[in-house]
Amino acid sequence: MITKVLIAEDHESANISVQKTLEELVIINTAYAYYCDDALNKITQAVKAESSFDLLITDLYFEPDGYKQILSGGMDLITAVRKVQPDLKILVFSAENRPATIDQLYSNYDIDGFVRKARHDARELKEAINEIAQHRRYFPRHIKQLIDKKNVYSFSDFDLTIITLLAQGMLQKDIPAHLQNHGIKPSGLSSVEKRLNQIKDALGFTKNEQLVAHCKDLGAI
Amino acid sequence: MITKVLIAEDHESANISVQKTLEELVIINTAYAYYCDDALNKITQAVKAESSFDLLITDLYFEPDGYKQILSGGMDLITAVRKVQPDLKILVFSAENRPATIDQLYSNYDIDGFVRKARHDARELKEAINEIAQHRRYFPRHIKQLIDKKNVYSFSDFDLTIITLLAQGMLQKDIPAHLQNHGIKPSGLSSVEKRLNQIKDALGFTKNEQLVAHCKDLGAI
DNA sequence: CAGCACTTTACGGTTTCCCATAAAAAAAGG
DNA sequence: CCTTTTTTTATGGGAAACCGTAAAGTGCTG
Repeated sequence: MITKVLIAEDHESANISVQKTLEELVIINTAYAYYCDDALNKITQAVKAESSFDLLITDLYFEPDGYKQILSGGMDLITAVRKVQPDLKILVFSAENRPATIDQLYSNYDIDGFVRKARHDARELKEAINEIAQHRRYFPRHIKQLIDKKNVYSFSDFDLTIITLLAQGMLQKDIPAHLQNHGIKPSGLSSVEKRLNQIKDALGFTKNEQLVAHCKDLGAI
Repeated sequence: MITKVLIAEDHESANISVQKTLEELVIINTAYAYYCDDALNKITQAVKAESSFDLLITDLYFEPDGYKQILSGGMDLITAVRKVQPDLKILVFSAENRPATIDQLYSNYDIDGFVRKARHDARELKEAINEIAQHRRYFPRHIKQLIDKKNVYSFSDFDLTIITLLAQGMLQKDIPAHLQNHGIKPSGLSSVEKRLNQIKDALGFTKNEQLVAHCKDLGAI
């Protein structure tokens, strides 16, 4: 049963609508944080006072506004919270739609649910909370589709290193030297070329610009 | 005095919070549209019934979801609405933060106010509505700052056409033919090269890959 | 219409990228 | 330890991109 919820969300309006959605689920014991640091603080205090939260609903991106913050965003917050209260359920509520990021939330951050800020988000929020209350993870169908789509090609660290360097403006011919300096092997120019060709071939691309655009869309770089 | 308001917003949660904000301003005669076409329709009907709206609060971007729509977004909606009811006040409520776009809304679309979905957006929404009720335009300070910031390069349609083609994998040398086929001029290869060089120079870039990555980050392509 | 300023296009040389092939190195297997 | 296989690196020719300059085109003005 979920009775005590913390909302971490910098947008006042989004915060309001989550609050209202919770009201409709008859969850009245709610707290609000407009900064990640404050959210972590509230969770820590609640644990100390032995009245810990059951659920954290958090955004991913918090806009800086002059007040110095230690935690830079939702991902940081999740990592920090896990250390304080490992059993806290976490539901991410964000406009994020890049498959790689959402996938990462499930696999690496082990969150309990993800609801994208989109057309029927309020309804989905209710469904998600109900699912999580029954100790199930919430995995909307269209999110699953997004993640599955991503599997057209899985980039290795080596791939992403090369593509990132290209996206930063490094000349292809200068990449081998950079790889050597960082102890990455293989480092030969031919190896770089070969790798890029294999990726582009697998994705049906012809030019590096296309590959960079694709990785940006995926949020891989 | 503003008494009758239409909210055009596809996100259910955002719609809810706007509604709640209006309630707090004791504006109870509100209607909701989750699609631009529906919004235009409601406005047209209201004009016909001689009970027209005083204010339209609209988002800029509406996500397609299968239902075919004529109007593709907030800008289209504003243009269409002006023809039906020129005196309707228009307040844009969007996460848009690109100075060029916001500037365009004021100068070309002649909107009455803009509130960015951000930290204190609900409070700003109230302020904006109060200002507009007194026939003033609402121009928050930080928005002005954004527009004044000139450290952002503003891409022309021509620029974006070229960059988009590159991002789609077209060879630079094949772009002139494509431009000619689409009646875009200039179309010479040298003009394309010159333009790309000017952009890259202005942004301190050296390679096309870098430029594509930057445009993807900006959401310009 | 001539003159001028400016834009667009055309062209040639250089660099970088692309691609195929071969040599060298490393890994695998007996 | 030697052979086989695979991976990595080196090399060279050709295509594309890059860069400067000259020519052609366009628009404005007197």
